[in-house]
Amino acid sequence: MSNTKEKKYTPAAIEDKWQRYWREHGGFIATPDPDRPKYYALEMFPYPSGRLHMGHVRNYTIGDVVARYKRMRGFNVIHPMGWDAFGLPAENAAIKTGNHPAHWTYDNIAYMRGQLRQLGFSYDWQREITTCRPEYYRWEQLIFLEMLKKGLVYRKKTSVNWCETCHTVLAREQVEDGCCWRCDSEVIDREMNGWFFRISNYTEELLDGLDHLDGWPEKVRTMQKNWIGKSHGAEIEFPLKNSRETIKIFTTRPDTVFGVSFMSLAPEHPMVTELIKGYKNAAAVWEFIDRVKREKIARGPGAAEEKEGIFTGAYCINPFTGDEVPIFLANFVLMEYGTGAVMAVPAHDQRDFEFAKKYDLPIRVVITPAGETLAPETMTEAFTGAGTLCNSGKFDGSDSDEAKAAITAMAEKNSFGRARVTYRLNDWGISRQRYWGTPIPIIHCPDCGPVGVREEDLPVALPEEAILLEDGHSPLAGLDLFVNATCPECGKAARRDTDTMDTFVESSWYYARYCSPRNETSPFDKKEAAYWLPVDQYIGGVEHAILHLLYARFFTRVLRDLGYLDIDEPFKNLLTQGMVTLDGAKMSKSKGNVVDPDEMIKRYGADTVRMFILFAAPPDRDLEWVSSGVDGCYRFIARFFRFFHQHLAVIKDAAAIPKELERQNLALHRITHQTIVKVEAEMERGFHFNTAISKVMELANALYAACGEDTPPPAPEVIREAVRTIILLLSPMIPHIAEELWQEMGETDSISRAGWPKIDADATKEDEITVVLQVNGKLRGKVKVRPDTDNDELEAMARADAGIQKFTAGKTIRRVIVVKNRLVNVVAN
RNA sequence: GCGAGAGUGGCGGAACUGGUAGACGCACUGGACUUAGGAUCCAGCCCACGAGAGUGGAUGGGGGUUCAACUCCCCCCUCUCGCACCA
Repeated sequence: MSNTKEKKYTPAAIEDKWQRYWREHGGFIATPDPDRPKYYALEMFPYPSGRLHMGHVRNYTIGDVVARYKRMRGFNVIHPMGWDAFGLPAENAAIKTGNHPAHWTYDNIAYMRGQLRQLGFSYDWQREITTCRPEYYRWEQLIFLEMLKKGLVYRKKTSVNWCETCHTVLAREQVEDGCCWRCDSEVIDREMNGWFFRISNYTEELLDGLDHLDGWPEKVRTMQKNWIGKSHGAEIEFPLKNSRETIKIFTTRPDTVFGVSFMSLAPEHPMVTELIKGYKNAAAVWEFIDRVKREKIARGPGAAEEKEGIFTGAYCINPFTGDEVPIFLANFVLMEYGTGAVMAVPAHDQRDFEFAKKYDLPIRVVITPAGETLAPETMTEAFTGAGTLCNSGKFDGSDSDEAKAAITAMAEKNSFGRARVTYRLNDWGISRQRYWGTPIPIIHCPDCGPVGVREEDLPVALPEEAILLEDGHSPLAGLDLFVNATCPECGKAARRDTDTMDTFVESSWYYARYCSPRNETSPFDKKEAAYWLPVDQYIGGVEHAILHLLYARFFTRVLRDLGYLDIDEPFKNLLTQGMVTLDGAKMSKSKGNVVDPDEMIKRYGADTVRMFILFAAPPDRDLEWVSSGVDGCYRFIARFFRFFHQHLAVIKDAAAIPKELERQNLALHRITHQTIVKVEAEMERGFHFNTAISKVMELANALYAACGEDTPPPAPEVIREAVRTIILLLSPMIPHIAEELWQEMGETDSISRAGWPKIDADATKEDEITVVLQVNGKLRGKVKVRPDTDNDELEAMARADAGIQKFTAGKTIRRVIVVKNRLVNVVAN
């Protein structure tokens, strides 16, 4: 071969050739087939922000290997891709550049689709969906209407961040230091009507379901569990002094109710107006409320540095003691949790303790810790643990856990309280005062109120001719053609709802739409969905661990209850891939530490980029982009390419493996089959691509060594088998070069249709294994023996070993432990 | 503060149910081939002592169980992530 000109590895040409081949041969189109096991591989679809970043490349590479691997294992694989195409960045870009959100979005999609093709991902492009198209969102509107009929959608007032100058609602991230990001004027808290999905109907089910999602990372399940935040406690009503009204509180510590010394209400509590009526300091209270609200907006989510409050002038009565309790407003009480009112027990709650100290309110000890006494004067912090009740009337002496039940029972008996479960999770507010989203299919009639659009009038199309206004006004509200409508019930002139849906709604059901993406009569075909769903492997970033995944789980149940699906959970297995870092930090444009996928593909080819991403770290861990590591992967591919062509002529027409192999052939044949076993195990054990690749590298190293100059080369058929196996095992990871070499070996069909290599179990058996010899657990020698050599023989060999004798000399052998096929440990002293 | 996860060579990372710690790759060092190479090939590469054979030490720290511990148990330290005034 030395005089033949060496063939060069040219990734660009090879990759282009096979991408075209797959495209022209409809390689990855999925069709239901009841006779084959299905496999649904799905990666979180991207927001078309402009171009792919390395995080996308990693996400989709992992997904593609899963899909290709499962295809080789005989599964009927569906592997779709689409675009989460509604969202705020399109509007921002429109305002900035004057480019319409639709144009901006479609341009980005076209570019990013090209990038995905260049990476060689095996998608069924016939199933591509784009959520900003009416053919998609019309079904979302239908689902909304069906949910409305079922009582799963309702309207209520909600507080929003409002910019007076821009006349618009701002998202949390659009508020900077309490001011509007665009015009810099102050943001105020405003009550607006909006639509809510009644996720609370499913809270328990969503919580219980987590226990059965054993294909999900523990971490994600815990995060969702905490997010749902279930807590058991009691609801107790404290009657107002001189009034028939009561203040309802929620507490997890009803056992401390005798220690209540004041009451804390959220500043937004609806009873505030009534409470401070006629109070001489009412003006100061209003000022306080106003200030707390402003501070809350400015600070964003999170706790204020200091606890603050103000007395309302009003009192309520502790129904257990008859004591008068002063009512305060406090900046740390949340309206969105519980009842927005808290009974304050300073001795046993740290927040109440700090508050009481600051405002000099009484501290009453009602729980005594075991073996200790507490005195309010000497306490430096609240005691929040369990103990024995005191100063609690007839409950004195009882254990705090028992007292919780007893006190709740007493409240229930006297009908001023009851046991209650409270969740942190609230209903899902979906109204967004934005343009680039799915229009909410509602018409507001002056007589009939809000009425759902008739199904035959769907979709309520987003008017694309709308012009985005510089000031951020929603263009829908100003567009008469869109707003003016007639009431579907009474026919009177009415106004369309000008809000759009939260974009999380689109991503809550897209996996079902992929099952029949062109269906024109319903959101998706029930039969197709029943065949393909649930998703067998879902892959995406942890940043979606809570919201997206929780909403999707909610939607699956809603669709089930609407009769579309017969499953409870959408994603059987979940893989959350780690982030891609450079110099130890997450890649981000603002930090300037980004690696551009296009550049990498141009320089190394998609196969090398894919291989590096898979090899550098296990999929669930962070991946540090190291260019020398990429070089290493390129080197591996190029070297194999060279080796392949040096031996092609010899192995191309080599015969099948004969039954009897000579020694020098046996070794390589054995390693080849052992490698298949190992790679298969790594793939099945949670997609450990990094170790799978390293096993193939070991085979390649063995192959190169066997064909080296100092040993007689193995027979052509054995080399051929090793080469074929390497190509097959790596084909899910580096599909282009795999196709190319596969074809050069004389194969006529695509390697993507080839099966996973078959293991010859006999071939994997070793004829000689190394047994380790130890003295007191320390390695002192090794012997090579036949597998399954019996224990007595092993022990005898160990005793005869020079190394063992050296270290047992002058000592008494106390025990000899023999582990078959592994080791002999001689215990001596 | 609460919850979860992780600490192994210069680096990324291996080690399945306890059984040769450091696979595979990168970096580095030496050599070969070369007009040259940052190409390619071969070899070495945890630390200490030693010319070498070898000996001892080593998986964040400390203790324990065991013939045997990266792996199991207890205590502590550090880092990352999530939630964060949730009553």
